[in-house]
Amino acid sequence: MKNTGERRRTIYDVAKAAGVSISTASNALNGTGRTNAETRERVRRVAEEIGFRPNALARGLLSKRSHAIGMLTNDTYGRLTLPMAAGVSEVLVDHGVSVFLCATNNDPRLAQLHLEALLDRQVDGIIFTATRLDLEPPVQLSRLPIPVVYVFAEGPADSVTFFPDDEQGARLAVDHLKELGRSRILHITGPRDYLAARIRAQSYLDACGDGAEAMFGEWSEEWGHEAVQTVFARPGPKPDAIFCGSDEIARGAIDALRDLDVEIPTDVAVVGFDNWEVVARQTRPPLTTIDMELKELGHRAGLAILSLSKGEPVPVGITRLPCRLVVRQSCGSPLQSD
Amino acid sequence: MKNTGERRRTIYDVAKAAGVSISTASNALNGTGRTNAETRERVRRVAEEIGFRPNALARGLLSKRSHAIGMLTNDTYGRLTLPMAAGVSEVLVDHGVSVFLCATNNDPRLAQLHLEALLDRQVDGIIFTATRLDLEPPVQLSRLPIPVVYVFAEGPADSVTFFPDDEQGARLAVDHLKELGRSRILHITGPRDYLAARIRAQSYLDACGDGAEAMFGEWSEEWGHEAVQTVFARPGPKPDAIFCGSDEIARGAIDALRDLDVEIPTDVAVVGFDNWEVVARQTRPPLTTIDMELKELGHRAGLAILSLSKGEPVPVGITRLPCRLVVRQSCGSPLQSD
DNA sequence: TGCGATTGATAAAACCTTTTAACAGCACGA
DNA sequence: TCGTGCTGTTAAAAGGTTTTATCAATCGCA
Repeated sequence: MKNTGERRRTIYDVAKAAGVSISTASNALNGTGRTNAETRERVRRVAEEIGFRPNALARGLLSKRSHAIGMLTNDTYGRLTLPMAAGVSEVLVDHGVSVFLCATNNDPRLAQLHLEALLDRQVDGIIFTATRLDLEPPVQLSRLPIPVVYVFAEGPADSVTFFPDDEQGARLAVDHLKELGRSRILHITGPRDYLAARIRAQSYLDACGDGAEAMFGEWSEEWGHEAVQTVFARPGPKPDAIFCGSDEIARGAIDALRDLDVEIPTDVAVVGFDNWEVVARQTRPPLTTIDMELKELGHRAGLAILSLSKGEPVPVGITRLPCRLVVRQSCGSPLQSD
Repeated sequence: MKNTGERRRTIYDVAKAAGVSISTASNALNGTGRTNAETRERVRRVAEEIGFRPNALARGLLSKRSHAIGMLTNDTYGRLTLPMAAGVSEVLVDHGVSVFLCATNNDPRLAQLHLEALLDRQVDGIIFTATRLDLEPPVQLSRLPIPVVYVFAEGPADSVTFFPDDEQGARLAVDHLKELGRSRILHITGPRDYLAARIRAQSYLDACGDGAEAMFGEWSEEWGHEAVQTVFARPGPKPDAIFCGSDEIARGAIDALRDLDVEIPTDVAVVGFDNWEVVARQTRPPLTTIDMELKELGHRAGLAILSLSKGEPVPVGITRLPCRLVVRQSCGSPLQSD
């Protein structure tokens, strides 16, 4: 019923319209082989006129490079994945590479299905991204005929992996607080079985030394709230700053502090982690926090898979990308601005 | 350096190993043409053994159906898009269809670039999804040789479009409040130039009639907070329930009510909209709200584009999918549970 | 035995592009 | 005049699959 007769233009149409052979047309369009400048111009003009666009399937079939990659993610909610995927897509579209998005929902069957579909489509590479869980990939990725890049997830020892630099990010937070004269800094963070939580906590402990305390719990507001209540209920000196492992935790902590009539930032300064704008901008006062530069992470992962797919060498192992301090008002430093 | 010799198996390998021609192999595998049952079995067994998987590029080139679709979105943050995309992908993977994700960032140049890439890849269809903005698509989609399905965005008059049923969703919220005996219901929602906000507000006004008041503002916590302060500062009777246009607004409203020492849900019941779990679960008390069934929306859009790409008829015009009431504790009805 | 019908298999074309090898034409030097 | 080298163009092959048309063999039946 639809497109009857409105067939897509092929290079054959170009050749005929320009009065040359298809090989000449191809050479002229791609600048390959030997072509007379005048012929080349004519072919290109004709191609433009009739709106010729090469069929990516045919091209990929021949060149064995589909100029497409797959992105396998187990993040249903998308708060980490989508900004990253946008970064990947953004950097690759300029190189003519498109991105298949495959959400696995942590279901190994689904992951396997997606993986096979990607391989059938001859993708040039795969980016595997998990949420911050220390999870094994839901599917065997190690002996694939195409390169794999891991983001937020650890691959085999010799794989190419990107993470945010949690250690540096945590130090950024602590240093900021110290520079503002805070000395009794508390750390409230997520579950101990998250690698990211452990790294951030260790970095914090290294920086604060004596009297430092890291409280592990959940990645939730509730936990932030509860932890603050606990600390302020017990006897002894109170912290003058709190470094939270996530913006949600920070939000819970801020709410609890307000309930306790503790002034922010006068009495206690608070720093979060994630720069999840919808949370960080809405706390009162707005939250100073650490941005993991998800888009940049996507850029780097995209470029890495691009290089790998061309056979170019890429530094192997874990690359940690620096985090960025975003100053808002929860630490009370109108001087220190970004 | 990599895959030297480990070439992918082709149907030619299958044919040779089974001692038949490639046409017979193809027929046997696909159940087309006439094939001896015994031969068919043998071919299939051999294909399985050597791990043959057909090259989707070659297949698509010939059949003119790539079994891939594109998803064009301008949602940077992903809170609407990713759950939907997961729904699309989930329903399509079982039909052997993969999804290209293209984030346009509302940049027309980028949108055009993505669109051309999709067409070059011979995608079977496109799903265009905007956030709830009443925006024109950033790119001309109307005279395409492939079908387009719109979600959260209005296409031309005769296009296939899916929306959540904002009118029914709002009625669900209001009815719930009324059933609980609330009579002075206030509505706080987003900007008036959002179609969704207008529809929900109208539905609310229709249901509440006399004395009903819809306050338009921003999609932010801050606005929810401010609106409540305004209402409770002015003289006259106070509402005993608030229906908010988003969970974020509801959260701001709840915070403001707490500051005013108004008991929730005893004095005022609150209903949100979105069921954005990370917000709705974290309010105190947890928020009763309206779920837009994003995943189901994705399912339906996926199935629609699938049918269209096969040339099957699909009801044209706007289809509105029912929303669902999610009861938590902000309305105080342990009896009424879902 | 001879003929038409049926079965099972195959060669070849098609999809669209890129690349390799070959070819024709021409200028040049010997 | 004859080879040599260069230029611009083209025919053909390749990539992996599906489909159409053809072919050989077998069978039933007169």
